[in-house]
Amino acid sequence: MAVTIKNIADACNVSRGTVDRALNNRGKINPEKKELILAKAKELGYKPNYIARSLKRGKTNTIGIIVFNLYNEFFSSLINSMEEKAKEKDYHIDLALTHYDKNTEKKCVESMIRRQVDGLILCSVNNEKDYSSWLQKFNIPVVSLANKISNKIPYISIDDRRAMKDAAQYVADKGYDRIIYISPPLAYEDTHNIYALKQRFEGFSQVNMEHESIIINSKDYIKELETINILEYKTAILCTSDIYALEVLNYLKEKKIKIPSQVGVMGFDNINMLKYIEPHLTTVSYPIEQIGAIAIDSISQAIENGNKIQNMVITHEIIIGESL
Amino acid sequence: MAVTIKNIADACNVSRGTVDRALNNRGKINPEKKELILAKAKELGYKPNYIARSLKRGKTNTIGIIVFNLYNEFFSSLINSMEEKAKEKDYHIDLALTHYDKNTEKKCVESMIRRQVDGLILCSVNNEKDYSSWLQKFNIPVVSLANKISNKIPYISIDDRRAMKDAAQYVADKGYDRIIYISPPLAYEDTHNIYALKQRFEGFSQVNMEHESIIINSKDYIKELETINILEYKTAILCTSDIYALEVLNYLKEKKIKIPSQVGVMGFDNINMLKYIEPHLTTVSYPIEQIGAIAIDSISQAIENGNKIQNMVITHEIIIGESL
DNA sequence: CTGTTAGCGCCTTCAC
DNA sequence: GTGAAGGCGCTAACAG
Repeated sequence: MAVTIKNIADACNVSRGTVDRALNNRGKINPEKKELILAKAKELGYKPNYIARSLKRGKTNTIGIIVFNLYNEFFSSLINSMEEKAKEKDYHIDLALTHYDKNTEKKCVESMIRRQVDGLILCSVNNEKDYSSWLQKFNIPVVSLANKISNKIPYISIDDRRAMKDAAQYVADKGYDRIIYISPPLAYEDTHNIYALKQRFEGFSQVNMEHESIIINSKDYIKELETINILEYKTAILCTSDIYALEVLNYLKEKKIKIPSQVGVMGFDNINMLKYIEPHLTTVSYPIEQIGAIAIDSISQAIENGNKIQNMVITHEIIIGESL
Repeated sequence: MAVTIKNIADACNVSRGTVDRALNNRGKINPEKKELILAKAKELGYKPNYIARSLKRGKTNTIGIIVFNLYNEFFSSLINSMEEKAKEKDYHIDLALTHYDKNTEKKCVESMIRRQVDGLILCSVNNEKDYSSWLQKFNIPVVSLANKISNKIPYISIDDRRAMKDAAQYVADKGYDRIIYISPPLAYEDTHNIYALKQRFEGFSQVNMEHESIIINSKDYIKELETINILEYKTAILCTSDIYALEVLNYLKEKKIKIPSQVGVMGFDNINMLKYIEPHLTTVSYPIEQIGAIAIDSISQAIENGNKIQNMVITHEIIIGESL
């Protein structure tokens, strides 16, 4: 059994209240007694029970974080930055992964609620109409990242529409006259919230190319690519995630198609591992670590001061590589 | 304020005990009442408060996981597999990152203890002599991964010594007659626990090469490489982590040194992103996801049945690429 | 300055 | 089959 305040109180022949005062510098206390108590606490290896403290205070100092998975470096970078910022603000993070499943996501939220997290940061795929009201019912601050839930839930992100428009325009300016646009999640509109990807698609659609674009929204996008004569026209393959672009690069290398002389490739996210990839991938930076830090900052303020969290748009940037 | 058992009891004109029986299928209860209570609970949106439950039960159903960071995909894969397994076993994971700092590590452990985690999974760098006794004092199951703490703390891993010996032997068998061995952490022996890397170094040392090996233990290993005539002899660069190998590949490409015809490169860990790297890196597989799942399995059994956790050695494998 | 006490929400006897 | 009550460990309000 762990050492409790009561154990210390008994050992020092004082009351639990006095021990509490000594340990937490509360109110007036006889300095000698205080020293004795602190010494005893150390001797016994006392560690306060935060579960009990949380129950009493109604605050766990924990922020629940729900993301898809950690296979995409995008999310591990996000968690990394949040953990660091949270530690700095004396918060703990509670992590759960949804693997893109909306029911898993709801279960994760409920689990967080039962564990009384003080706030929730969410990368959501849930597309249910009343999802944001469902979330608000729990009466804790919620922030969404990577995918907007609704106007009722604060959302911190880049301007996805503008970013993809910029990307497509960059492709056009480079002299390409056809784009193959790869965005598998677009096929999941009925079952998933794909807000950000729809935004990107809209942005992409605003740029006119000489030849009609080809949209690939299949999970087997490489298989789909095989059915297309890639070398027709001056073609660029524009991907909505670096991960897709990396798979595409692998495919093109296998087919001995030269990048960028025969076909251009562009990604999205600018994940760290790109520095090891050849040719250097042209992509769009998504400052996810910065966004993670901001999210923790905002939510901790919302928790502590009741501040309303504002939507925020962080600037993106075209990262020029050698794949286009 | 959240809905409690008492609220439901009042709303249904029954006692809290009865509500508890209804919600948790305990003991005998009038079926009609049970239905009424369940309906009311749903209507009010009751979510049990696990903080209170944990306090009462003395069990949080939470496993604390402490790793270095998530920048190396090795660790994000580990967390991914653990989260999945933990969820399956109805455990929650509590994540903290140490960034290779032993004081941060101790603080993380203490924080976990205060939060009453039921068990602790630890990738440790702490080299203090009494560290394992310090850990044992908390009286919860502890498992170490990636780095052994002492014989007192169960350790699940590959046989690092044997694995690196196999790697070096593979290099020798490939006809190389000199090895440049890159293992920056070896310089930190005084301040960090580097058990696994010492093991690897021992294994490496057991293989004789025709020409004397060069050991690089500097953080600036690329700078160090620049001072060496790499093209002398038939040289292979053997790295203790894929991450180092990727940096080395970048350096060699920049210097227009051909791999593997002019120099061979070998990594360690076999992280997933290697599939996007060219040339395919020859490396040693470290089945970290399997180890993560085993760790969760063992520790949950230790928590529930008091089983003692056994050390375990998982088999490694040479992964043959095109870089050697 | 210090001791007592009630209560956070849940669970578990014990009595009826 | 049901209600009452105590307690997990900590905190805060209230006496003294």
